[in-house]
Amino acid sequence: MQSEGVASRSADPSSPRGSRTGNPGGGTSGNGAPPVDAVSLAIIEQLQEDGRRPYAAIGKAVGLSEAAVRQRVQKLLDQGVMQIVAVTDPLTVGFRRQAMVGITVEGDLDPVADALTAMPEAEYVVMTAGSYDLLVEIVCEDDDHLLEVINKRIRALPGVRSTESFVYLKLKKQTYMWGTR
Amino acid sequence: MQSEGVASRSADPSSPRGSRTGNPGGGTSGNGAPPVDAVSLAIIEQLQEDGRRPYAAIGKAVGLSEAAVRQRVQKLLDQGVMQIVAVTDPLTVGFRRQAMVGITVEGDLDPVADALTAMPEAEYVVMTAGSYDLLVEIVCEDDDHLLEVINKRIRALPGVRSTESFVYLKLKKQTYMWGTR
DNA sequence: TTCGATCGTCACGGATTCCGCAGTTCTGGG
DNA sequence: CCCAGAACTGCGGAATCCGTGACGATCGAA
Repeated sequence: MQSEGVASRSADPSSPRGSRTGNPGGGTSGNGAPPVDAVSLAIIEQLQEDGRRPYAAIGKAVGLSEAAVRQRVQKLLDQGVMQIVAVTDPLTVGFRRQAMVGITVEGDLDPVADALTAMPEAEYVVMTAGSYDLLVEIVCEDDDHLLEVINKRIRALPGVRSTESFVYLKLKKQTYMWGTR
Repeated sequence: MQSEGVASRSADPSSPRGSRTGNPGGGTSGNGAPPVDAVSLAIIEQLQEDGRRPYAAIGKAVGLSEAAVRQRVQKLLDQGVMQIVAVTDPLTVGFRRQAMVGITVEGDLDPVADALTAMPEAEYVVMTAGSYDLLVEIVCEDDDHLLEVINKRIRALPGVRSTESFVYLKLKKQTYMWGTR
């Protein structure tokens, strides 16, 4: 169903192996560049369709042996390039109200962002440049719950100057990238 | 193993770690629609930590046999309550600029929303009530790409009255629910 | 050029897991 | 009370997962 090239559009064939590996000194890490080539991208694509697909099936699809796929997947997971997780439909698990909240802050952003991150209702927290300092996605059971979170908890945080809310009417598209580092 | 095969069906206050998948209605409250009970919620929680965790291990954690877990997982997938997928870090796969764009529209929202949904750079499209009609999350390779998407493609859509952009400075939290229906 | 070292890949065997198939128990109606 | 449906358990057989060792290629340095 989903469009195919979710994460791989524009395969970026330019300089996969950057300038030089340059770690003969023995430093095990030395990892800064995206070490993900077209094959790994294809593996990721397979796992984006089905996170439990057997390695052998993936290998057949991308032209690799089972062991090779296994090691690549393990490395991708270890390096934090991808995660394999279950994602749920908020509605079917009982959450009926979602909203994006734009927040302007007075002073340091970090404490506010951390406090929001700690809230279980905050699904998404990001610092932005624009007329808001922070954007937070809130997932709640119902209107009362949503009101309580926004009005009593978010607006009560020290440093929060103002908030503006956008209640979700209909979610049209949602794909899965993640970038917390 | 299980001394008493009692499937903790109803009351089991020994909730795992309140946070992810917090049960809204306080367990099996007057929530008729969601066909997902506390045990399935616990299973989902296990799979949110590791989408490839073996059924037997999940069963041990939630107090169910391997076969029972397998059947429940299959049903949850069939019913569309959850998906098991790989999620990627945009940065490591070559996308270095993200932004949320608030859009106000003249006339019908649907055609604009559909056009946005069709864009591969649009990671997230939602209709909202508030000072924007639509919120769109854009994932791009660099600033030029982002500028092109916002200025040339989004603002060029018929019906788009205005846009306001929030470039991501730092993503602090990201969890995985999904709700496209 | 030649050597040395690292990385990726392939191959294989044992332990584990997945999967289908009854049989049993529990719940809710008629 | 009896029945029907759903859910859970247990059990093999097949498939998969996982560690280990060896081969070949690439890159840097002498």
